[in-house]
Amino acid sequence: MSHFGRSGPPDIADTYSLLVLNITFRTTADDLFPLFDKYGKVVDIFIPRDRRTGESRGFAFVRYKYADEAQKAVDRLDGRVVDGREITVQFAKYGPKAERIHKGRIIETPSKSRHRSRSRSPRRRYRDDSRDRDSRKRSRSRSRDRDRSDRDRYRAKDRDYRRRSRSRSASPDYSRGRGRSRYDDERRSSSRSRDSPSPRRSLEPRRSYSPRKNSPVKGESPDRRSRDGGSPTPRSASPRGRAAASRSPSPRNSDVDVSCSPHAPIY
DNA sequence: GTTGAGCGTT
Repeated sequence: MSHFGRSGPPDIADTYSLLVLNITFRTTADDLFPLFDKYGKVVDIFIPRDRRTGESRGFAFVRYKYADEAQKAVDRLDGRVVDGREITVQFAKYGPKAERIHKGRIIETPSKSRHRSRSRSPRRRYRDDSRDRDSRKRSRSRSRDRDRSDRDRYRAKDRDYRRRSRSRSASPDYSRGRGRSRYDDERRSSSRSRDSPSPRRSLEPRRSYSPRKNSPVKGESPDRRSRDGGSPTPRSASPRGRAAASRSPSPRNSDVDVSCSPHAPIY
């Protein structure tokens, strides 16, 4: 039962691949087999997983022997809740049997079938610094587009989640089942004092900042040598405090001043 | 132990 994907594709002479999305990261082929096998003859099930971690990517390929059965499985299993997650079953678009499926049903063109325009692959597949850098340098317009898409994606995702929740009474009770108190962290931090005696903490227990000392200094970079050699502990609060201090007490800005300047009319 | 929006292996 676990031979799926072990010896590669057994016989894809007349098989139809179905793409199963939205499956849990722990779902295995053995879990999907009984579900899909009920609707037809499943030839093979393959779940691509990451080479580095070996974890499933969240989707699986189920190969059926007959197209009609695959179609039925898509119709019946699509939207089904498996392992607490609503899976999405659809014909595989890409793959060795893409053309075959093309004649089966994909011919309907995914214009407005289900999910709206889906991006290529926002999720980083493999780490390729050289190629990534090259691509970014080659076309900067693409980089800008990607940036925008990234932000848009976040909003779209949020909206999608809400919509999905209403569509099908999702089961958010899963979180409730495992009541975990986050206050444990606080408690643990209390006992942490014993773990790290922090000898240099005596220098400055991060009580308060000293604005009168480095405030008047301007143009120099005291956070470079002074911090490193002096007190490395308050380094964490350095950027924040410095930014706030620098931003707050500087009401005289060139840009804003021009607007309010009395000797700067609309001329 | 974690996330998530996606197209494949010996």
